[in-house]
Amino acid sequence: MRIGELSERTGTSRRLLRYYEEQGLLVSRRSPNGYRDYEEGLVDRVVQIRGLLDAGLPTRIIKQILPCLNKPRVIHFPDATPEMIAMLETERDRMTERVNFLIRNRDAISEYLDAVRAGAPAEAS
DNA sequence: GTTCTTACA
DNA sequence: TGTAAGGA
Repeated sequence: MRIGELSERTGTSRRLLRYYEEQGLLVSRRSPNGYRDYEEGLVDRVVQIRGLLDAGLPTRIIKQILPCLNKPRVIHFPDATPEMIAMLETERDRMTERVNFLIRNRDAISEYLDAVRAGAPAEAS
């Protein structure tokens, strides 16, 4: 598929898809006309990349861990270097912090909402 | 009309 | 990241 379709199916702008490729996160072949040609499987890969990016991981880190996260999971533990393990641990901890941060804010909003509803049961119509 | 690269905001 | 330019 061409970049337009991948863009629509992943909700990612063409600009970003080209950028991810530039950063080595994506691969693509070229059609005779020079257009990028993507594999079907790239849809999931792009979604995962977005997920990791949204989790706060920098593209340079994603580039390193994507290979060991994508490939057949279970049979892929031999390529774990000490550096990789350490890096993954710190990233995981950052994610944990972020999760807790989100939970705190979500709860704060919930409390506010509850208070508002209790104080003004019939506001808008 | 779609995509490509480069470059600036 | 978006958008513009200049081509194919």
